[in-house]
Amino acid sequence: MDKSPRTAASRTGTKGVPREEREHQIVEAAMLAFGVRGFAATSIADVAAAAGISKPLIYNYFGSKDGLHAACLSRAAALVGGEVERIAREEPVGIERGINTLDAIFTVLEGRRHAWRLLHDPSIPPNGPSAEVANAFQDRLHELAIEGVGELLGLAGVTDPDDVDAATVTWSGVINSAMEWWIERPDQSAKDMMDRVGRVAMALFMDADRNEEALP
Amino acid sequence: MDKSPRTAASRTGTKGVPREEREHQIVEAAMLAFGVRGFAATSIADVAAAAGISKPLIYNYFGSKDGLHAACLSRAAALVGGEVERIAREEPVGIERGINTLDAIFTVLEGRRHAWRLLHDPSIPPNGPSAEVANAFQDRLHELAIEGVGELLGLAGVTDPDDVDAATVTWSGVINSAMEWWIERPDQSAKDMMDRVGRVAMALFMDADRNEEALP
DNA sequence: GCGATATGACTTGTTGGTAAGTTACCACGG
DNA sequence: CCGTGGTAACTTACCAACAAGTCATATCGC
Repeated sequence: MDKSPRTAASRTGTKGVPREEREHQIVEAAMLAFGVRGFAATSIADVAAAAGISKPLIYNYFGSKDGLHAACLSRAAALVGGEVERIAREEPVGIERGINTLDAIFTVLEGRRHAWRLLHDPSIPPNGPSAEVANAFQDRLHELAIEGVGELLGLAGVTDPDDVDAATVTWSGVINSAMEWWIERPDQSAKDMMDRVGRVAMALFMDADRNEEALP
Repeated sequence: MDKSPRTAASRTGTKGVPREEREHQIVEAAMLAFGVRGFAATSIADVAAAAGISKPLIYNYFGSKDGLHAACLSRAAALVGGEVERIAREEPVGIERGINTLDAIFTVLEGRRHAWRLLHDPSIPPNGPSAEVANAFQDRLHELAIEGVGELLGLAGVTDPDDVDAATVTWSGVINSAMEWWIERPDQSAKDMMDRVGRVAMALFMDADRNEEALP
């Protein structure tokens, strides 16, 4: 009688969704949840409900909360890291490298902006597996960023490693801010953002002389 | 015989520390804990242990975990907000306002850098009292920042509100990055940081012409 | 004594994690 | 074409640990 082979009363048993696909669904839901509220404030039950499945399935597939988080982190790191490395291999010069990197990040995260926040979550357990993934990713990105920023600052005669390092962290912060602003404005497309970045950067450089004088 | 009037066996009873002083100790310890690990990942027991007192005393004085967090937030907001408003009242022009603000923040947070992180914690409960304090503070600071950034961008002909808003968020991000870098480097003094900021900013403006050309 | 300062020992709720069972799919032998 | 047994997909119901919050009680300055 019933079209569906599934019994109405019982909800147990397989729904025929292959593991790979289900894992993908879970990771997507978890990236959103972890991204919005952070690791510590997100419960596995939340994720399970958001993904439309039950808690034990998550444990069956990912082993632990850390495991799930590490999977999310790996995915986010692969997306962002892959793009940043691709840009670096093209070896653009000076500020262009920064612009291209920003563009690539905007584009690849267009559909999952919140994923960015996974990479800067202070509430992940410092000794778990996700911490290792996070640190490895941070180091890798930082290395690449130092390349670009170092080159840029070198042109202006700044070579002190601490200066370069601080400037690099600041540059990461600029990307981060842009992402945060973008997350709050779902109406803005990646292209909108790049246009905006261009306008603001242009304005900043236009007034460079005046600003330079005002520095202590 | 015992110098201390306190019985060796029992640890209960007053230690003669007045409430105001004790509250201050607790808030300092809590600001550190919340700042390092975030709201959700920090337990009241942690804070109590760090402050050298017991859990119920915290509840006696602050009512709830949210209450304690709100108190920390208020304190941090008062420190930072007070300084930023003081600088704003002096009405410095252009980039100088930014420099002075940075300087003021570095100086006031010299002894408690981690307090900065309280103001950007994503894991605070979105409906609790601390969320209100946080939002009120963010709005107030953002208002002031928009003033400064808007004026700066206005000089270069950029007046679009979204552009100004995005640039303001980015500016906040620059401050944030500088603070994060500083938190990781306890050896650096506030003055060291300002010198560094000066060098890097100078380098950025020096190459303005070349950079301007490279923009899309 | 009395109020302020303090705590050990509890209750209660939430959450990470698990055990055991249920259903559907599928390859294989008859 | 039909069992039929193995396996992968899935859930309900539970446990143990821990953290928020409370209560009764103890000590000390006045």
